[in-house]
Amino acid sequence: MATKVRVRFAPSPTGGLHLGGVRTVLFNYLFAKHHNGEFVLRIEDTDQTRYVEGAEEYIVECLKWCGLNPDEGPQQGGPFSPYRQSERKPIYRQYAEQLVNSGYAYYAFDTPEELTAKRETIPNFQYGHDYRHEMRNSLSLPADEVKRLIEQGTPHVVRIKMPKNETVTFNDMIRAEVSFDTNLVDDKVLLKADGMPTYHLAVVVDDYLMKISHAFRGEEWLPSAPVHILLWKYLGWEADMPQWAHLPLILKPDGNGKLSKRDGDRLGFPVYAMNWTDPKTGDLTKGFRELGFMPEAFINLLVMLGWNDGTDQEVFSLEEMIKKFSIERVSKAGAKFDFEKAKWYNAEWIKRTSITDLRTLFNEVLDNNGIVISDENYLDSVIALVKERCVLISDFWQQASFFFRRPYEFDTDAVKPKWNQDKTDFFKALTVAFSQSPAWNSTDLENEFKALAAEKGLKIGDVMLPFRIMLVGGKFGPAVFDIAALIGKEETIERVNHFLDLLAE
RNA sequence: GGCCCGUUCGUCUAGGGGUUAGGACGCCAGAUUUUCAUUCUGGAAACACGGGUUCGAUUCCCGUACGGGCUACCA
Repeated sequence: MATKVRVRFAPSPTGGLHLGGVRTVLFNYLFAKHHNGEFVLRIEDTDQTRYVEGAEEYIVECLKWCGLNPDEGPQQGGPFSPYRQSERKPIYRQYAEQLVNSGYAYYAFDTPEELTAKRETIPNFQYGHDYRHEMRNSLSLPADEVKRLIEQGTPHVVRIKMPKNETVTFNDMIRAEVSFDTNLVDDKVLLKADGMPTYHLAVVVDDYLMKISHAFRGEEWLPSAPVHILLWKYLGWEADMPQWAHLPLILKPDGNGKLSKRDGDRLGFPVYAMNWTDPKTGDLTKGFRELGFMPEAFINLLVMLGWNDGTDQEVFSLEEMIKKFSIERVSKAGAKFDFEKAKWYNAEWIKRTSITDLRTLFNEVLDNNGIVISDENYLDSVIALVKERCVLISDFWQQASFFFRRPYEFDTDAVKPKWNQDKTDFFKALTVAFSQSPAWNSTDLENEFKALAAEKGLKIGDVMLPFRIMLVGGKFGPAVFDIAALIGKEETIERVNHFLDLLAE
């Protein structure tokens, strides 16, 4: 391919970033990087009524977290600035007028009320050849009347004039050939009464001006593809039209349909990449990041929703994805989102990530729980012991809190029924033995413990669990002697005594 | 309703005219771990249906069914 690969992600800043949006970014990004191309972020804020404060910054932050930073965009600028469509407003009108002048579009003066009324009286009303001559527009009205209306500043829009009896065919990179009958497509609004373009005009103009070579977007855009393709043609840019790829949708896990934020709330999993607080209502929607997902796992689980490399490999780093990604291997059918599998990816990533790289992440969890780490080596040892037991980063607290402070609660029910004086004696003797213990390591501790149990005529199994409960608080966690070795002599003895006191009460 | 897109285990998917239809998640059983998790081994589990084409279709074609998307001066 002679032309440089340039792709774009073009979100509208209306709220949190949906995981489907992130996957669209990912596929764009992977394709671009695979071909040594550029990835552009363009903010499609042409609908001023839907603009939400902070949404753009949020999107940028999400991309940053995922490691999918754009090469050009509103934050860093670039040769095709500005990258916010609201700031490009003056650009669009001339193209709309060019289309009117060449007969491919027309002015329409119908008010929203008139349109609603029309839709109510005529079932399946479409603003197209069947009805456009009954409406108030530059096709139905005399030229001088049109001129007068415009000069008077009458609110009007520009609509595309869909041709009659034509078939628009294009080759989608994922779906192969797709065709549409122009008789069935309506005269979409191109320029709104407020002077802003609609998505249809803006996407074509900006993709052209920004030299976009490949346009990837969700399948929900497929029905409007004929409008865009005709626009490329009518504007005289057909030779520069990007190649299209309509990505399969991400579906809700139960039933069918596009996955929405509500499904997450209902089923108890995040849908947004990061926490999002609606500035108007103050409502917080949970995100994958704050729940405890690693960005590597997040993009990994997303890429597998609709793509595979043809082998059995399922865990990919971003670098590997870039190397192996190809749009031909993206499937056509929508994929149901499975939160269980999503968690599996995260657990896999935690297991595969080095202690050093996990340190910051886990330290943050401790920080959130009011623990300040002074000894980094100690933290590292704990991480080594529990990382395989964490599915989410946030699980670290549940799995490791007892390494940093004495347990608040003890599962005494697990030991009480079988408790007896022999055991009390054993543990009292154990504290004495431990206090005199010259070495303090897992193996020696285990040997001492076992020797003492044998001496007292107790089965090891009968005292192991109580010992664990004393140190941990419950029936979980890594090997007991590893824990004792790590928390130290003093702390171990204190915990044993504390528990004995508790039982005595 | 109309238009467009889709359909392999419950889920994500591999495969592709002749295969014991492969893998992963989840589930079940066993082993290991004197806890739990990890790990390991094994198991149940799928080509939507009907017609073609063909010596042979899960694979190609056409229908049907089902599912989804779109149908705004929203993207």
